[in-house]
Amino acid sequence: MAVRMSDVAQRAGVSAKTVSNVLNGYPHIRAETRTRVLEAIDTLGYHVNVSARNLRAGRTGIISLVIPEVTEPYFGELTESVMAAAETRGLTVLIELTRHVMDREIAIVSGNHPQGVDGVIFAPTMCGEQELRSLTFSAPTVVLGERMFSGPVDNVVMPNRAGAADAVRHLVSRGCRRIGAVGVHRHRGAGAVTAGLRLQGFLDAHEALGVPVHDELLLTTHVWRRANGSTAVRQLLDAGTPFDGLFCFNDSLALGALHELVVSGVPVPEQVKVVGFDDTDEAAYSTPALTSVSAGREEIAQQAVALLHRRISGDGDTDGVEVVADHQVIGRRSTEAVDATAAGQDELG
Amino acid sequence: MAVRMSDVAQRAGVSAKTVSNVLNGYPHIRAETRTRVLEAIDTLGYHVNVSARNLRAGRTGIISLVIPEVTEPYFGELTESVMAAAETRGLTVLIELTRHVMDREIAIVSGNHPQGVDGVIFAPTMCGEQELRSLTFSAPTVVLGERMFSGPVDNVVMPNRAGAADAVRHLVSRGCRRIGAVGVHRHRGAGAVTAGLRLQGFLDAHEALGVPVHDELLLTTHVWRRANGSTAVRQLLDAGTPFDGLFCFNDSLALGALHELVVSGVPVPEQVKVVGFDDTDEAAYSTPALTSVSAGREEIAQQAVALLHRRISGDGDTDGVEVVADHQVIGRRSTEAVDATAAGQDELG
DNA sequence: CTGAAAGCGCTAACAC
DNA sequence: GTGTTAGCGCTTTCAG
Repeated sequence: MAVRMSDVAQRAGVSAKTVSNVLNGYPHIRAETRTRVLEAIDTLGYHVNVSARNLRAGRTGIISLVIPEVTEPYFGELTESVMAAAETRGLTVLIELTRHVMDREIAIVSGNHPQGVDGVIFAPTMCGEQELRSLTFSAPTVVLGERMFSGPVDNVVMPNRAGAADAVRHLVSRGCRRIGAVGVHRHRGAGAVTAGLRLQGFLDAHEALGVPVHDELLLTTHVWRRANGSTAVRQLLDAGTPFDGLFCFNDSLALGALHELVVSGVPVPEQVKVVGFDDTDEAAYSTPALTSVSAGREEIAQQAVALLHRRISGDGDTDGVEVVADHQVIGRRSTEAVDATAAGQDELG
Repeated sequence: MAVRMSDVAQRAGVSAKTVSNVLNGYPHIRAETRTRVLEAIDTLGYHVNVSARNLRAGRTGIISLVIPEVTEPYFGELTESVMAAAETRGLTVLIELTRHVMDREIAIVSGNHPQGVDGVIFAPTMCGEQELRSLTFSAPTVVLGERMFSGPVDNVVMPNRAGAADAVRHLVSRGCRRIGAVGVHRHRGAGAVTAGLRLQGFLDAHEALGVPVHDELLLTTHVWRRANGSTAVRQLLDAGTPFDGLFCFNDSLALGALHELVVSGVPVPEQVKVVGFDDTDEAAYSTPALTSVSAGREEIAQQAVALLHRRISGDGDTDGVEVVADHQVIGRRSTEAVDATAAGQDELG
């Protein structure tokens, strides 16, 4: 730690600036000089002091990824995609967890970072449209979610509403008429966040198809983990509420629901069909495999990093840019009619 | 960004040092002065320049968590535990992903960080004992894993070997005699890493109990995700190799294995019993629920951060400290004999 | 209780 | 091709 650039310079018989030039790939350096410098760096075990470099440069090269948690598979996969995209651009990703606490979301995007950050990718789960509008963003920011505002903030729009509607269409086209929605939020401002948008899509499709919505099938669950999907189904079964399909607002909820159905002896997909959202890795490996709405996570990550990078570099448009990701329902066993394979499975003990 | 501490000072009618004192909680400041300073900070929208502070302080407050991936549930849960522990000590966690590439592991712990870090928590998956011994650690480091060396590096020891042995004892005591090991590595140096240690424990218990080990039941799988557990079982079944128990080297492998067994019509736990490792959240919600070895993840995270913090603060012992975590087999349906609940489940379609 | 000066390590601008 | 100078914004002396 005590070895400075000037130490390297002295040992190599050059000035500090030359060492700096070598480190930063400045082209016009004699090969022999470069070699001597690199040797000196190696023998002394020198590492640049990034704080000094950052101070001088006025940038840190750090972008903050503000997400609620990392154990939720969707956010884990998003994190890895964002990190990969950032790495190719020489950016470092700092994960900041909100743990689904609105005050943390607000504090962080308002500038309360533990380190200096050049930009922020923000996946809100608590802040609604109202809160977002009244926020003061302390750095270039890309918000992930449905469109919320124009202005100096870029937006990568997730097809929450359209995806949810397609999930319902998928279920209805396979005969479902009493479809449960698992993951509804009843928070203030929740209409603006993911849960609200997915519920909207759910209602949209019902309306468009002329299928009635049953209030007792709108299952409130603020946290979207397996346990909550499981509990929701348990409550439906205990109450004796009839249902023949479930649209779960993410895959974790859906897998929890699937588990509870199987344990309770409800055949899936024969009696109840289940669709999730996000198309995470685990959807393909559940039993039965889970039909899920793919919302273009990889594309979202790349677009978000690209937009942020552009804005950090000063090339961003003055007004916010809006990018919309594709979506698609990936059909699997949890919604497919029984066939030969299914029959085989039914014979299990 | 253009607003500096001196701007705040000017507006508040004090010197920069006083502003600094207010920000750093220096106690002897007149209340009225503090208020004026805080007001000025607020109206100007001032944020400290962390690069400058870090440069001056000679520390960054960043600790690096070096892990292979974050989507693997064990590492996701570890990440959240480490972040929580770091936050209480005012440390920022920088996640650095190795993606299971040895060169990346080596480069990172040798000092190739994108930002200055005060210390490193390193969970190796590729580096064996040999590589670790020959590494030059560029910062205070805590290695997570079985004991590997003494010296200026602290060690949080995971009960890999003992935990694996207990898993096998659990299976044998329930009647298993042909137990498969899923997740074996055949890498150079692999004997020193997690896979090798869990295999050792597997062999230990067989030897201690006088149960023969069958080579064809040692299933090589370098990546420990569901798909690989699934594939391993598929291969066993296709080859017609008889087996009545599986010890999977982590929960993801076990859940993949479970999936493949169920899909293939092999009753669990009646015909084959399955044990995983790590006791992640998802183990409790699989169908059937998964028996797993709990290796004290939360405790490991807290100890690792505490050790690192102590060493960063200069209070560390000269020699490496070694902490051993507890372990325990958490019994669930995947290894329990059929009872009323199980019978009910068997009646499913 | 507050202020003045010096310097952390690096690099942009310019001189040679 | 390489060296000199100056300053990024903060905080640690040490006065006052």
